[in-house]
Amino acid sequence: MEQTEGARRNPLSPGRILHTAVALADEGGIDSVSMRKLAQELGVVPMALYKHIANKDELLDGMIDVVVSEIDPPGAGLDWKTAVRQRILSARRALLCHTWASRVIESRTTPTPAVLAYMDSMIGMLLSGGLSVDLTHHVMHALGSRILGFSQELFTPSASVDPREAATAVRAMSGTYPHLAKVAARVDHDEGAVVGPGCDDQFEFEFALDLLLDGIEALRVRRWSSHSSQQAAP
Amino acid sequence: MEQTEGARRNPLSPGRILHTAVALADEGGIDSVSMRKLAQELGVVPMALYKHIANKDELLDGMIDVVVSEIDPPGAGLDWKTAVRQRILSARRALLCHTWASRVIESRTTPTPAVLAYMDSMIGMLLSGGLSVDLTHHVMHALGSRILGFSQELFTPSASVDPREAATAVRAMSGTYPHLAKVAARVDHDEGAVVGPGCDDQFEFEFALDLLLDGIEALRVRRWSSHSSQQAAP
DNA sequence: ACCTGAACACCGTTCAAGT
DNA sequence: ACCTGAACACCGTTCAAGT
Repeated sequence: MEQTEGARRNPLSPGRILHTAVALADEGGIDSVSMRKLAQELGVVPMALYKHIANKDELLDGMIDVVVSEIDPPGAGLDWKTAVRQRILSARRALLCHTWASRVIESRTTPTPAVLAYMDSMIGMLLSGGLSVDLTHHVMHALGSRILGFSQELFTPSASVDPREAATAVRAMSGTYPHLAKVAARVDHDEGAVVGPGCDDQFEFEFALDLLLDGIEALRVRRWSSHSSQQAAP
Repeated sequence: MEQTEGARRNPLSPGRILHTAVALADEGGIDSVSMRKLAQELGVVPMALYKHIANKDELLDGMIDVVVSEIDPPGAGLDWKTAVRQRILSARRALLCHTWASRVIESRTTPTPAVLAYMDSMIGMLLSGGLSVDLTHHVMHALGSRILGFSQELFTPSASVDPREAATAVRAMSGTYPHLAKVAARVDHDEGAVVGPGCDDQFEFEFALDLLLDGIEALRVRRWSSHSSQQAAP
């Protein structure tokens, strides 16, 4: 007949559910976000959530939009390359704050409205920077998930990597994977000497990003078009 | 006291389990590969699988290695760029044959021996092509999962996309996402006119790959080093 | 000693029973 | 009419009971 005190004081809403879900994922990883655990965190029965969100897919989409909304708006008065670079690095910051986000976005099959809006804005930056519609289209594909700050590494090194343990592993694999060991040994050496960037995630991300952006700028200057060239990037 | 006829005729083995699991995933998607369904497909009780594979993680690792083993060996007598390009396109072919593979690889946290061997071989190709150890290291990061043929698109377009339906969607979103609609409309137009590549996955993949490889070749020629430059890719 | 069926601890979601 | 607890159909894996 009457709602419980807890519910009246703090009524459920899509916003509160989403906020709690994001906090839960930030703290305990995405696996700790189940409809059951989320309901428990909110002090309600699991089925109560279904009054505010249709299903778990909608919950995940909402969580993505929370992260995407943390991306800074585009800066004004900058050349296209600087502006795009800044925005992508901002997206990367947002993504790094929520370690679960990239995995969740990858698992989705259709983009959320916030992601579409972000992509639309990014396309606008490219077009107003002087890129043709044709080039812009291919550039969006070439940047791909990197637009949202994805590092696109094959294996993200697990957080708990003891340097001494890693060095031992490198020595052990030098027989089986000689080339890999050679590169890994060099990175170790660099880190010890503090001479240059050994294996800094941020450096690697910017290295790849700049490689692409510089190549794209060259195509823009050359008025490259997919219609007029046999090769993609001569 | 005696094994069943089925089991005696076709005894379980890690190889047979893996082969069946890959076939099952190829046919019905990765979700149809559960220990229970896999056992059913093999005509055994679920627990029988655990005699040959430790757990589901080991099964997934084994499935990955099956796909990776389908990648062609490196071609001989080619310059590094052509050789690397060919090999990555071969990896992409293997990956496209098994639509579940990229998702499964992404979900793993540690690389399998076959993946390590492939990466080791790829590093060897770069080093013997004249790239420094330093540059090779950053190049491996920059290529990232693209080395295995990942397209790194933000959203892989679902297989069932009706062109007419897509055109309607583009017109509908032109108000909310004007820039996106502009690019999408251009792609539609191109496809109709058969003038150039509208949105061919293979073209987009090669476009991005060549953008990176050409940029890398330029760095090699310039003897670029992460120690001697402030900017990653000047 | 060995194999295996039942059981455990989960999951997202449905549905009918109770107020 | 509405809310919700039990139930359904799964999942990977454990474990003890039976042969």
